[in-house]
Amino acid sequence: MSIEEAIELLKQHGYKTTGKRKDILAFFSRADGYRTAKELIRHLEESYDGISFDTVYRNLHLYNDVGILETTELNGEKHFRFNCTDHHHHHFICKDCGKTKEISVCPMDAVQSDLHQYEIEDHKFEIYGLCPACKSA
Amino acid sequence: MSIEEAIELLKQHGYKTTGKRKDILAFFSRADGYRTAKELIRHLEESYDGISFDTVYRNLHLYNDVGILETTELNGEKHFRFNCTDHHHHHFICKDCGKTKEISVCPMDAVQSDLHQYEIEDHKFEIYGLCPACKSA
DNA sequence: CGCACAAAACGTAATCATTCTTATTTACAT
DNA sequence: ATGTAAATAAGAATGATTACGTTTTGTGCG
Repeated sequence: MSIEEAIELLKQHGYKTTGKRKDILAFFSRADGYRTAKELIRHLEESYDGISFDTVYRNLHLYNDVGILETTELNGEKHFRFNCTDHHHHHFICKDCGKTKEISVCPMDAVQSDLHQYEIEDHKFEIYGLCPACKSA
Repeated sequence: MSIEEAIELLKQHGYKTTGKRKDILAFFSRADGYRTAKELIRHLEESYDGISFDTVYRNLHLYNDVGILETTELNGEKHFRFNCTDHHHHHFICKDCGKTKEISVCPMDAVQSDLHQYEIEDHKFEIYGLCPACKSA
């Protein structure tokens, strides 16, 4: 997902393109991993004085809804990152820096037989730890 | 994990066995799935007038620390269930009733090769949806 | 049994992330 | 340029969780 694609997506859904929205996209574009609402707020405060929580959360949810961001929950806080739209996969997530690494295997194929009468809506497979950079630091 | 095993575990760690602690164990023994702190508080309020949040959360964390309970995060709320100590496995979790079904496959075996230099600390594999009972209801 | 002491529980306030509300401002199609 | 729906501000409200000073209660030991 690139910034241009994201803006295009917003337009397609009839949403406006504001400076703050572009800045939020730029933030996640640079981020390369999961970030919290708080981190985003801190970043936006540098450029915008008196940025409101509401603006941040509203746009995070909007971006999640239209598929620009994906989200996960960690330590009671929601974390967001640019959506990997291309194909289904999972992530290793660094506990220190939030950066992610793509994991190719998805266990769902092997699972179906266990859950005959069950209605599967969603699944989560994440690996947590330290990335090479944070490990050696 | 049985109530007796749990009490034994507490004693081994030098923790006292109080009426409330036994009631909490009984609650999870009967629960058969993930429950929230709120649900537990509601249950305890029936027997104990003026039960304190502190008591509930302190004991939930204690139980988690000594391995009586395991925990997962769902919709911004922590959920707890009796720990399945016997062997490593994962769960299907019903979004309606919180009941779980054991999933035999663990994807970690197939993953190691992707993460050479990474330090793996933990992982999570959960499937969400509706159990047969809630599906037909 | 009863005492002493540490652990547990109380009651409540504080905190943290997130959501809601109302009024005002802004982007963008016409 | 203007009207209008969307976006934002500012801060209060909410919901889950944690923290704190005080009081109560298990439990080991004489």
